[in-house]
Amino acid sequence: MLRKLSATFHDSEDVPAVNELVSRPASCARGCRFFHHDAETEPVEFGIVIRFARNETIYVKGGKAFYAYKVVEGAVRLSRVFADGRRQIVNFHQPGDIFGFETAEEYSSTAEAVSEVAVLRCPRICVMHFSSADPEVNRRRLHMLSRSLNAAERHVAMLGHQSARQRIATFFLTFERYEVGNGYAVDLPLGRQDIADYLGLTIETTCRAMSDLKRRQIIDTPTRRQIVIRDSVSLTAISEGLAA
Amino acid sequence: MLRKLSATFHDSEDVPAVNELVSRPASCARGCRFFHHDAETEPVEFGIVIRFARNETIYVKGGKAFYAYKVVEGAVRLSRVFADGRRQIVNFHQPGDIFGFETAEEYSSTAEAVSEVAVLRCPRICVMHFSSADPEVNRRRLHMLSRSLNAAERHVAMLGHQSARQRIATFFLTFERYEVGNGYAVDLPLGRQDIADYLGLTIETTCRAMSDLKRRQIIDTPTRRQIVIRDSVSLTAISEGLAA
DNA sequence: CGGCATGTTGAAACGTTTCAACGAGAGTGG
DNA sequence: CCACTCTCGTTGAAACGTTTCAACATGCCG
Repeated sequence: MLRKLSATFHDSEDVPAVNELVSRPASCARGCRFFHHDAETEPVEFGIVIRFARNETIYVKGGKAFYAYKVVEGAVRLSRVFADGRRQIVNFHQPGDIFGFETAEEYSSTAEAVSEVAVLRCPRICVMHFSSADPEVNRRRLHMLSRSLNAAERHVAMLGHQSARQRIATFFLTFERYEVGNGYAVDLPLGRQDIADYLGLTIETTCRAMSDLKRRQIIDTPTRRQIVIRDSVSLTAISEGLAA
Repeated sequence: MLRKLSATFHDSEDVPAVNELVSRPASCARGCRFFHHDAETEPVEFGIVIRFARNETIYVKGGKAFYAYKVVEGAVRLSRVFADGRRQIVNFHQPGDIFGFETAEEYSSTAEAVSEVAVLRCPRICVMHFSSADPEVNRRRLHMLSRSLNAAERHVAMLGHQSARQRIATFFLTFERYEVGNGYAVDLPLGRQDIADYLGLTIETTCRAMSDLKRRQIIDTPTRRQIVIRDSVSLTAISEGLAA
């Protein structure tokens, strides 16, 4: 079915001389134009902020992993594309999340901007430097990896045994939700195709499952990118397989 | 369908006083009865060897993660069980692999012995101690986590978009194989149900896919736990979706 | 207002699951 | 050594859910 996939490579000219960074790791803090810190923050705290347009590529699978990133604004998807053009999204990242740091030498997935995105970018070698200097940073780094692994295992569990409706329900329940008049609203940072690729379904099945939940008044879809959970009890029951 | 699942908890009485270890982390090397080391080894190198019988539980999901383990002999499965009794195996571990170390505080999955198993067990706090003392151990620890994450992402990709036959082909190709007269033999450390639970399929579908490959002379199944790859070109093509 | 990407729905084809029955192999005791 | 039993693996046929292909609707941006 060979869907068209955006493959715009972000050719940012503000990439610093990497060789220089490699040879002089301690100097990496010099060029800092941004400092980001919060209580439960992760090891990427220094770096420069870069913006990506919707569907722009941040890095590609297999590329040398020079940088680690932290989402400042917007959402990022990590995916793998197959020979037949189909795509599996392995993870999403939202503000505060670190990515590009999971692997050793090369990026294990491709990272793309789901929407307009701002990321904090820091050379990995720089993070490593901080990490070995500060046990606390190192601890956070391990913690972050653990969380990613745990998320990946939950994803495996979902794809391995849940039906389309269950996946949709589970998916919606993982997002932050805020109270509105008639339930809890969720702002989806992504479109149907991305949801489908994350859940291992086709876009049509995804739509149908959503329409079905809507028909049964469990959810509402006021706009394309927003859903309202009207009956979170039912939604949870469906998610856990306790109801159809 | 509520399958019967072994839930024998291994009540080993040789568990040392954990509190003691927690309060005196440096002392953990004292009781060493075993030392295991090889060139590409991972951080778990000290500890005692414990044996588990087939289907015995090594630890349960949600339990306090006191120990890290290294497989010495046999195979270990990491799984999550759902409300409906179905099970998703998230990972297998074979000799040399480390497990029980992925998570922060609690075990994220249940670990069970697939066959007769010998593991090297080391208190995590002890590994942490080595890890913070020796940057090289720390590096290996991070490397190991990365590998697990990468494996989990490949697993996600498989469950997300591969057909039953593709999954079986992919699965067989991940094992070590050795040359035999009519192809390459693979010793499966696990039974059909375990394979099915790993691939997110039913045992029947797993069987049928195997029978199909056998009928087409791509593989052979001389015994239940052994398969012979006769046509690895076709098997690879099937795995990658380039052939049905 | 067009034009294009994105989302939705329908009907048939397809693959996997389910339920049921049967076969094969390993271990035990006569 | 055979018969027995129990687990594990295999096969068949119908039911089920997802995908496919096609058409159409909606929203967005120039």
